[in-house]
Amino acid sequence: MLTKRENDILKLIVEQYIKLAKPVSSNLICKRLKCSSATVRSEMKALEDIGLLEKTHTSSGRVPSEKGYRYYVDNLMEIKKMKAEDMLKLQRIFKNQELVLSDCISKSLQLISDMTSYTTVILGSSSHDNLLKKIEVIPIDEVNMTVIVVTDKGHVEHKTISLEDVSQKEIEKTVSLINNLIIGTPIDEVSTKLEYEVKPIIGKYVNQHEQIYNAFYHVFSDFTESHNVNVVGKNKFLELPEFSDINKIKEIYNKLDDKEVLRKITEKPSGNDNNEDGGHNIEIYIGEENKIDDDVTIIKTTYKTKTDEGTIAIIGPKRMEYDRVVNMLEFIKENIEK
Amino acid sequence: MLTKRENDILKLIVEQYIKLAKPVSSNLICKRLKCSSATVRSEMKALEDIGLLEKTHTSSGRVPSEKGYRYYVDNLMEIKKMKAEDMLKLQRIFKNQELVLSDCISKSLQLISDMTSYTTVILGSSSHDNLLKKIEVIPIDEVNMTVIVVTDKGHVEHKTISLEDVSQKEIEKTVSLINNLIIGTPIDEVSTKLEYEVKPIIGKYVNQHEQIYNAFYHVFSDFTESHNVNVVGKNKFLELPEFSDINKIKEIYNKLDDKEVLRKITEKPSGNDNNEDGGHNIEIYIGEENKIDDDVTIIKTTYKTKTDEGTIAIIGPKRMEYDRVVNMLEFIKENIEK
DNA sequence: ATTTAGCACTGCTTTTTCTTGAGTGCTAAT
DNA sequence: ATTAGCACTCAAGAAAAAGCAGTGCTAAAT
Repeated sequence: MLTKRENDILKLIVEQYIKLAKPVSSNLICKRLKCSSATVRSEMKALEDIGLLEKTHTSSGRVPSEKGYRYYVDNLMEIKKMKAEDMLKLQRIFKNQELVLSDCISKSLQLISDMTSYTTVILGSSSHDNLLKKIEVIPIDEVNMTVIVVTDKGHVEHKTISLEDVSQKEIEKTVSLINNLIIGTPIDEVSTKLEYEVKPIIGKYVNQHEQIYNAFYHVFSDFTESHNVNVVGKNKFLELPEFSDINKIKEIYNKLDDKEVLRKITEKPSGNDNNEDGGHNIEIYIGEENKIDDDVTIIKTTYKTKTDEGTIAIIGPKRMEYDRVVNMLEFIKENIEK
Repeated sequence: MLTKRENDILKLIVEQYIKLAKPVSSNLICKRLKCSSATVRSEMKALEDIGLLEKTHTSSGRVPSEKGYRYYVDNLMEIKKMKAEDMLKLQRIFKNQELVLSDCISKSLQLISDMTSYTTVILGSSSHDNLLKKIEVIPIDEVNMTVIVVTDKGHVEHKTISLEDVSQKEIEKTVSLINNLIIGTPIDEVSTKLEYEVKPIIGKYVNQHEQIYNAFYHVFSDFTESHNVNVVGKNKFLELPEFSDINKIKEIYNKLDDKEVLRKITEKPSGNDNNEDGGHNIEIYIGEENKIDDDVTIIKTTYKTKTDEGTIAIIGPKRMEYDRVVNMLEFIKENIEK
């Protein structure tokens, strides 16, 4: 357990470093505390010995370590209410009757990205939570038609396919066949079901079954691939001094472009379960705690409504404005869920 | 008109600079030409005087000026056939029967971006070329439904909307009404048509017309906004030495993220009409010649098929491998059009 | 037993100087 | 017209020097 003053000093250092991204000196701290810089220095030494602070070189000021941020987040941080102005902007999005939930979410995370200068990520429900609701085929011309697949959560996937020498009748037959057999199937199981349950039957009723079957098969395999992930404000990384190295940017961007990697955000890491913020289900993963990149912090939460669920996350530097971001996420989560 | 040797030298310099991005010295050139470096130097001086070459400082080697690139492209460049291996990869995409045209295009431009390390852009036909083909409404639950809009070119836009206390019947009536009244309308005129032709009529037949009308109106205004633009391989810029400055990257990325800006690629600049490559409709805009950014070259072409048309462009540094890229674009264009 | 002033020390940052080398431009000889 | 030769330029790198922000430790003060 730390003393009151150690807590104060740690808090000041973390907050100062978050602001300026420069090692914090004993001088700066002692001005805000009524004691001398020498005292602060010996305290800082102690905090370094426990591993909460670090130096960049022998005679530099102090920088929070990952453990330091963790301690700050768990014990020192006071959630900061956002500016009334910002709150208003967000509220306006959710109050807008014309916007459906998914639009509210993407618009508000766009706004948050702008307000905070961090990158935001929206991860919709993964495909196995979506059940097939309906298949629709709309002919475009003699050979081309658009296949539309809708899930019970209102997600839509579409694809234009070409079928030569296949009669309209046959297609309609196939569609109604598929609709009958596989509606209600989780999307990621559709491919298997098509193969083992529909394929054997389709041959009996439909003449050019091979071609038609293949076309549909591909529409569904596409659906599963597309992961319903949305990254907003990647450019914000270019503003941060800790990412001024172009190679670091490249590394991050490659990860942010890879939906497989991003999916990891949703995974609950085992063991370490103290990254939840008091009862609000906001989770914080600092540096090595997250599975994406050691140089970023990820703050995330999940939402659940009657019709849908998903994860929203904010990715920024380790010296993220934790207090603001947590508050914003709480706010958004609440608004989504009602 | 330049002498034979001046042409040779210019060509060598441009090609060398494209390869290494370092000022080219007289020594390097004279090794490949049977003459001394002194001779090359005086020729280089002459080329600089006409404005085809530049120096980075008094005693540096030469770098092509924009005018130099232009001259190279117009007079010196020999189109380079691509490697058989690359050609094969591309052909495989177009021969794949399971892929519809738009997939072929995006997949092949993805491939080109990887092969060349440049960024590619696909600009689909703009919305006024698309005619409304069909509107479909699929109920999700009591309040939510998904509206799907399909155009005659097979483009699909969808949106989930919420309508409280509106009967299924009323909605169906509205949909068939709209379908009857505005099918065949260019997408970007739909909004106006809805306002002046549908709105007056809808009130007569539908009870909660206000709410339903608004919902549909918003679906269409969204459609017009989304510009059908696809940028592939933005990260490639991070590899180029001329874009090693993070601020330059920021500038470029902001432009590439702005669909309004990207639309300018399709605009035909007035006056200057000699940027077409011999009869192939490949257009080249070097540095200041393009409207996006002075530090890039844009090579583009348009394609036109029975069902669709659009523009594909490759964006890279001014020292782009013009010969390869032009060849690739020709190849793609041909393949798309047949 | 803390706290603080004082001072030596460390190492980053900036500036300065020097050196090196790749490259040019010019001139005079071929 | 071409070329060898040479003086000159400038960028880039290395090395040295100066400045300075900041620490750690010790001894005195509270």
